[in-house]
Amino acid sequence: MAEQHELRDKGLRLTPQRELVLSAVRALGHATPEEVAEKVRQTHPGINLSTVYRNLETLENVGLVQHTHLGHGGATYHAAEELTHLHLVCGKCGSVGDAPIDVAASFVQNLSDDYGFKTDVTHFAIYGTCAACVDK
Amino acid sequence: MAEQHELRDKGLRLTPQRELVLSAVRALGHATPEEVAEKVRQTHPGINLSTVYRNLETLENVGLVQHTHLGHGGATYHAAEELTHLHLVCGKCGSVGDAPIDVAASFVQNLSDDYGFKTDVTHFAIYGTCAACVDK
DNA sequence: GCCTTTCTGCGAACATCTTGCAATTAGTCA
DNA sequence: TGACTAATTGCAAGATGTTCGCAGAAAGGC
Repeated sequence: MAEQHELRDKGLRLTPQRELVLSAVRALGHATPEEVAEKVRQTHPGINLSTVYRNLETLENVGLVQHTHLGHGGATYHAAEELTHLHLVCGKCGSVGDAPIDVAASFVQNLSDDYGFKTDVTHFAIYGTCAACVDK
Repeated sequence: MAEQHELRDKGLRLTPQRELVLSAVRALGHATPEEVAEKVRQTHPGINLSTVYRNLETLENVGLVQHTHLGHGGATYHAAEELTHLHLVCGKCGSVGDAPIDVAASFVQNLSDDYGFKTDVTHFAIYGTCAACVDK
């Protein structure tokens, strides 16, 4: 499995928990630490929440996952290779939609040109009201 | 004082705590509930944190203040009339810069046209690296 | 197989925010 | 002005979400 090389190549030990956390993040698309733990527990019931937290942090340090703030309290984690989209968070219904990064291209360019600010456009959620809720 | 009318007009009772919370938010520009409490305590030491939370919520309901997520845990509160700018949060140094809403105009338009998503551009922080940290 | 170092599980500790309840107080009305 | 009602406050407990220290377990190198 390629996953093993990924982890070993980063200088990480290959533990079942670590693998499970990584594959849970990949399977879920985006998920809170709590959701990751729940997913992992389907196959490995004994895993501890703090182990999930620590592994998410470790995996983030080596660049395999990243977290995004969707506004409400907690962060949500994504596999690094899937972070190619923005998150459109609806303040009404709480849904999280996706949009390609391209829609923000000129925005990012503006901030760079005018303020020298290099935007990490995948790290923040975009708040507003989704199409479905606007119609209501 | 105009503040009294504002509060009364919204159907709120005029308590010292309420006034202090509102003026603290205005004085601070943007602040976490904890910071608001600290500010208020300078003139009214006995105020309780939960009173601050409840008043922030109440003031938000009537539209006098709003909160913004700057990424890390807690929300920060702003006077509603000052919410005319974006927040540029630097992931390196943690600084929070401002930029006029205009820089996001085409971005907001794109999301509206393509996804029917009505963006509340003041509600989210924009993550990235500020000019000072890019140079390092 | 053995040894070193990292990792896990566990419980406690935190930080932040919310809630229930009794006492207090603002605003209304006679 | 004084009394009454409902909103508001302070306090303490509680709910969440996240981190930390430690001892035992296990991964990877030799």
